[in-house]
Amino acid sequence: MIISLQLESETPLYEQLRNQIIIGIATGALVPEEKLPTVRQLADDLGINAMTVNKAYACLKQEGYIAIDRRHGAKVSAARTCDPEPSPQLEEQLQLIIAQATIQGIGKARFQALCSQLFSRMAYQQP
Amino acid sequence: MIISLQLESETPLYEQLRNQIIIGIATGALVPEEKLPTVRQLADDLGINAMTVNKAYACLKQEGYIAIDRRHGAKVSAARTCDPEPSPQLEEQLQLIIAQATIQGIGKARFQALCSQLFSRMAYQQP
Amino acid sequence: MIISLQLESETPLYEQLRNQIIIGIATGALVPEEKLPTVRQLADDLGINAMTVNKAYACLKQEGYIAIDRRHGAKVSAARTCDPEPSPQLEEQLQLIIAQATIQGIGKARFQALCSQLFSRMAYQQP
Amino acid sequence: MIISLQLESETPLYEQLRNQIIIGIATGALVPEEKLPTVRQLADDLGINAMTVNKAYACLKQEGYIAIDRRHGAKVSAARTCDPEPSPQLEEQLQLIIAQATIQGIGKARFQALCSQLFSRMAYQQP
DNA sequence: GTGGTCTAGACCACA
DNA sequence: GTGGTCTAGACCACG
Repeated sequence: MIISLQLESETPLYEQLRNQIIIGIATGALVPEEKLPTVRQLADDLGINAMTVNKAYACLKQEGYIAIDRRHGAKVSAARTCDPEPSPQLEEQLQLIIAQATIQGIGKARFQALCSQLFSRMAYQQP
Repeated sequence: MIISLQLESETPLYEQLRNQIIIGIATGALVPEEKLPTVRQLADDLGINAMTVNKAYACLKQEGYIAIDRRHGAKVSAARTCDPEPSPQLEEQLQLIIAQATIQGIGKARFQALCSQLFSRMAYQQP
Repeated sequence: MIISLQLESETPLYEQLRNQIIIGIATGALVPEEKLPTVRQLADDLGINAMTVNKAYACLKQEGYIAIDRRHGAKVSAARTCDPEPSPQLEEQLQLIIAQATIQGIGKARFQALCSQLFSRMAYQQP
Repeated sequence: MIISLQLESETPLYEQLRNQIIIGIATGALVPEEKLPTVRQLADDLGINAMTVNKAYACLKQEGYIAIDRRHGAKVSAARTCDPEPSPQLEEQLQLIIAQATIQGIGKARFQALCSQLFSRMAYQQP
C-alpha cells in the first residue's frame, strides 16, 4: 500500500495518514487482522516523526479502525457492527459536499455516477 | 437565513460560517446577486469577532462563491459554468466519506438513497 | 483547586491530572462552564511539560468532561445525559475493587459506609 | 476457573491475569490453600509468554494474595487479618469511580444497589 | 523491539 | 495569547 503525504497541505500530517489508512481499509488494500507497520518503521519510511505516526494510530484506535495488540503491534480491526444508520457527522459532511457539487453544476445523476465509481473501488469484506 | 455556530466544535468558526453560506446558496436560501450582510453586521449578529467573518468572506470570494464589490458589499456570485467535471478535491473528500461509510456497513444502495434525500433539498437555480 | 502529582507513581502524569480534574468536577471544586487554566499556565504551575497537560485536556475533551472553546480556552462541560445505566467498564472496575475489599476483610456494610462517605463529598450539580 | 484475556485491551496482560485471580479468590472460585497451576502450565493454557504469568504471580505474591513455595508451587494465601480499615489506594480508586458515576448521573442509591449485587457474588470464606 | 510517556523547543492557525 | 501540530531525543513498561 502506497501512502503519500503532502507536507504543504492544510490538513495535519497525522490526519492525512489517518485518512489514507481508512481508505486503505475500505478499498481492501489493508485486510482485517493485517499487521500494520510499526510506528517507527512507518515514520522512517515517510520521513516524519514517530510521534506523528503515533498520533495517527491513536486516532484510528480510538475510532475503532485498528486495534493495538501488545504482542504484535497494530492490526486492522474486525468489521464494525452492521448498523446501516449513517452517523450524523457523515450526513453533515455529505451535505456540504453535495451543496458544493450542486453549485459547481454537477447534477444528481452525475454525482450518483461518481459515487458508484468510488464504491466500486471499495472491496471491504464484511464478516 | 439562519446561521448557527458551535463554539465547541473542532472546525474553526470561519469555516463553519463558510460552510453554512455555501449550503445556503445551494439550498436557495441565498439567491445569486443577493446582497450579504456587512462583515461588521454579521459579526455582531453572531456575537463573534469581525475578523472571523472577514476570513470566511475572503475564503468564499477566493473560491468564487461570492463577489466583493467595495461599493455594494458582498453578494452571491452568478452560477458557475455548467461543467460537470467534479473537482479533484471534491472527489477526494467524497472518497473518504464513502470509505468510512463502507466500513460502517452502509452499502451503496443506502448511501445513494441518502444522497437523493440531500439532493432534494438543493434548489439552486442554474442560470 | 489543588492538584498534586506524584512523579514517582506508576500512573502517567497526564492520567493523574485527568483523574484529579474529574474528581474536581464531581466534588464541585470545578463547576460547569468554569474556565480551566490554560495549558501553558497549568504546566508551569505543576512544573511539567505543556504537552502533558495538553494530553490530559485532550482525554477529558474526548470523554466529554470538558469542552474547548476556541475563544476562551477549556471549560467544564455541562452535565451528561441523565442516563442511570452504569457503563460496563465502571462495573468491571467496581467488581475488582469489591473483590479486593472482600479479601482484605472489609464487609458489605463497611464498604457501603465508605461509599456513603465518599458520595457525601460529591456536590456535582445536575442541571 | 476460567480466565479470559483480551489481547487488545489497554490493561497489560499480567494485570488482567492478576485481576482475574483476585476476583477468583474473592468469589470462591479459588479457595485458600488451593494450588495454582504452574507458571509454564498456565502460560501454555493461555497461549502467552511464561514471563507474563511470572510477573502476575510476583505481583500477587508481593500483595499477599498468594504464597510461593519452591517445593509445592504457588497457592492461595490464607485470609488476611480481619482489619476493616480500607487501604488508602482502595479508597482512592473508589473515589475516582464514584466521581465518574456521579457525573454520569448515577446516584448514590443506584450505586449502592450495584455494590450489593456485586457483593452477593463474593463468597470468600473468612477463616 | 514494540508502543507509551515525557521533555524541550518551535511554528502556526485561530480569534 | 490560545490550543494544535510537529520535531528530536530520551526513558520505560510490556512481552
